[in-house]
Amino acid sequence: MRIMFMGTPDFASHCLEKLLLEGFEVCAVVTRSDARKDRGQKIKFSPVKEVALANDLPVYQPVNLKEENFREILEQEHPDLIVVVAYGRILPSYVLSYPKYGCINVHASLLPKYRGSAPIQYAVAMGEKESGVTIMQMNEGLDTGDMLTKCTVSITDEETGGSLHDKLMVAGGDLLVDTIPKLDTLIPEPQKDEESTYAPPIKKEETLIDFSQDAEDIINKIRGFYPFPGTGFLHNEKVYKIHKAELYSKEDCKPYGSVISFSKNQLLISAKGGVVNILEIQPPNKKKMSVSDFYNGNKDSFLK
RNA sequence: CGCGGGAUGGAGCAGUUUGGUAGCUCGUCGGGCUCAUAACCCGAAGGCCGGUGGUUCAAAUCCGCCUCCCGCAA
Repeated sequence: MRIMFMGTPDFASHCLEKLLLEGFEVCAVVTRSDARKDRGQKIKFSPVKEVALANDLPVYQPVNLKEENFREILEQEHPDLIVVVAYGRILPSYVLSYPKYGCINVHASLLPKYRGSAPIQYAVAMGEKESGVTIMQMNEGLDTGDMLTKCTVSITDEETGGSLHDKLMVAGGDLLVDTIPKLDTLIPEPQKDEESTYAPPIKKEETLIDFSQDAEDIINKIRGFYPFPGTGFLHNEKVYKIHKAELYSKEDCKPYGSVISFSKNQLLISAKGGVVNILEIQPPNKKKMSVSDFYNGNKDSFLK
């Protein structure tokens, strides 16, 4: 079976590696166009492209799938199945219907929960106790296709978006190589739209902590958004990033957002229904550090 | 050449504008106090101030180049 793989970030590159490792016939790889990123505007290949190049696979980076030029690529590679993992674009219907087995997608949530582009972060941020991976038969909607297989992983109290990402990446790769051989016999299960939730792309404003919100929700958001896109708070007109925090107490101290205590062991900030203790912080232009390190060199300037 | 910030004993910072004995808060080691301690008191070790070239009687500090790190924007 000729498989075309479409994807972009780490999560996808792991799935691609898994397919290759298990001996599936990957005939071509499609990934997003190279972008100038970071300081110095260096051109960076996507993780998926790196894996494809390392395995001498043909790589396609169409700018727009809606343009019919992608059909030529399909006809040239004539895949029997397209596997899509975090590719980042909606596929037009002519692509969806081209392969014999259609297009299947590996999605990092238990659908129909957390459809959309940030399912991992939101699952943790919403305080879920479990999440998982769902593989679906794609249709033209956003993560609305009929479900084929899924697997569940638990979310611990210490879970972060990053740690859950790693768990789901492994689970997703395993589930994928397990699912493909069964495509002929699996019975697609429609999603119940009324139970669906949406995990949209995270906006910049959402990463700034609003201490007038519920303290437990704040802790969950800090966990869920770590390490990407991260969270922070505004102090003296500067953004301090928060890497790790815990719920210190459930006292409701007003005004919300005020620094209750700053010592070599803790940085307490009041929020609605509780006090947040920041454990790891990153001052502007500095590296991430523990609150005790931060206290040693910044206690005067921070509180002035 | 996208914009900006930074590199100082093990950690986090000050000192750089106005060149001239390297300082703070911790940590570490030794000693003391204490039922005890992450607490307190006394003492000690540990830095060619990112690298390199230059200016100067003299450079952490001024000038050139390099390396690495961080944030923003994408």
